[in-house]
Amino acid sequence: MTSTTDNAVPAKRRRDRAAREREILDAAERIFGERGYQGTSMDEIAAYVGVSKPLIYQYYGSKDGLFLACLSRLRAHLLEAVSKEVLAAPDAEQAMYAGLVTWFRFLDEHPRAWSVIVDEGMLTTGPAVQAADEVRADFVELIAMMVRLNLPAGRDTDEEEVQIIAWTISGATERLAIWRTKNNNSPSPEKVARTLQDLLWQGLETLRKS
Amino acid sequence: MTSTTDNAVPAKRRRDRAAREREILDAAERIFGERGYQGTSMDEIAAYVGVSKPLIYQYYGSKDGLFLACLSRLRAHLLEAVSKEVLAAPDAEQAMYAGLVTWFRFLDEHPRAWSVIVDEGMLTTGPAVQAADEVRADFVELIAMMVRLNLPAGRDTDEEEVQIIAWTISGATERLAIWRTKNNNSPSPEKVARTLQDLLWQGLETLRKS
DNA sequence: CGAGTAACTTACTCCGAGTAAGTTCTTCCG
DNA sequence: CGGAAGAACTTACTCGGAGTAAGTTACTCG
Repeated sequence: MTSTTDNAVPAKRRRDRAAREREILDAAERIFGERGYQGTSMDEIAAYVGVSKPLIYQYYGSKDGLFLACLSRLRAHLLEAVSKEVLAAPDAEQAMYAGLVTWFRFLDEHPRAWSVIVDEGMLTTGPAVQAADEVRADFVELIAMMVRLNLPAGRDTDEEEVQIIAWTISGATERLAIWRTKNNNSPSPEKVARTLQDLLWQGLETLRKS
Repeated sequence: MTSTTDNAVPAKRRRDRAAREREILDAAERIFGERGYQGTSMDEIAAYVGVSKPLIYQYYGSKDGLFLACLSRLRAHLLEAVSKEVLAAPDAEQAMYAGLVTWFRFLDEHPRAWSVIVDEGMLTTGPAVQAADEVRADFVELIAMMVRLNLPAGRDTDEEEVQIIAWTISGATERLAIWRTKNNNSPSPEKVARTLQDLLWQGLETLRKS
């Protein structure tokens, strides 16, 4: 009779696979977020969940696999938050600003999530790199789409240029986010977004009619 | 008499510390560049140099330390190449273009060096992160300097804005470089540099007189 | 030639990723 | 109800690589 209720949390019994996977993923997200990829051991996550290590391997295959699962989920949330604001904006200029602000705010408000995303570079071996790139590419695609929308409809768009611009913005925002966290989240999301907007918008206008 | 000459390479005898350190660093650069941080073991580097592992630890302290030493040296070369071109340019606009082109060309021509720089993210634990940031900050300082030079002399420059712009450019160029290598070094350095120049220059002009 | 020291080695420890080979639960069919 | 089938889960390892304690050799200078 150590448990508070009988029906709510059945002590620590077996769960079905889906539920256990979620539990493990939550724990992994938390611990990776606190200690980083290197600093976290699989034993630690297993102990935290109250489960043995091989179970995690059965469900996620490897440490990289588990980390990647965290990363995908976090990036999906971030992408969702940003694209929601972007799509809600009345015009392209405001969409860009809204997207930028949301990006920086989200990372301020989810510092643990952020550490995981920053640690993305940890995945250097095996197929995990590929998968991590695909996760990032989703973001680049969103940006590229915005850039394309902003170009004149009739003319051929130079797809290479679009890609360059999209990767520029992706790289810039990631690096700025890292810099901000080392700087006590300063300058504010609004200030960074505004400066970036001022810096880039003119250029986009120019490219539009070149 | 297995060696080709007697005087050139004195078989495999002791060297003084400085020489050995260089030898180790060269080997580390090569092997890290080929196999990445994770994929490289200290034993492997030791074997390659023909020396025992504890010697490396005596000279470089840790795997992170050794990697960091490689990183610093490589980044210093890169910084030197870029700043040389920047300083040689007749005006700010051409300086920016020259700097960008040089950056991308250098990385095309030194793919192994580049892998090491990309793997920078591997350093997440301990004091190595700090040191790695300082190495990167050198670059950001060069960019910030250029941005400042381009602003009107009399007025207060908004130092926060300068920092934001500098980190933007740093982040963008790094991410673009990674993207290009996964894309068979395409688009060309010139094209990327030109697009980036077109994108950013207008914005810099605008900020100049705001 | 012998002390002193710099260069270097052997032979470990320890920790963490990953695994082989089971052992319990739980369900569902007769 | 009984008992097979399979899912959930564990114990008890291996193996490799980072890092180290305690020396051993070679060079150098008085």
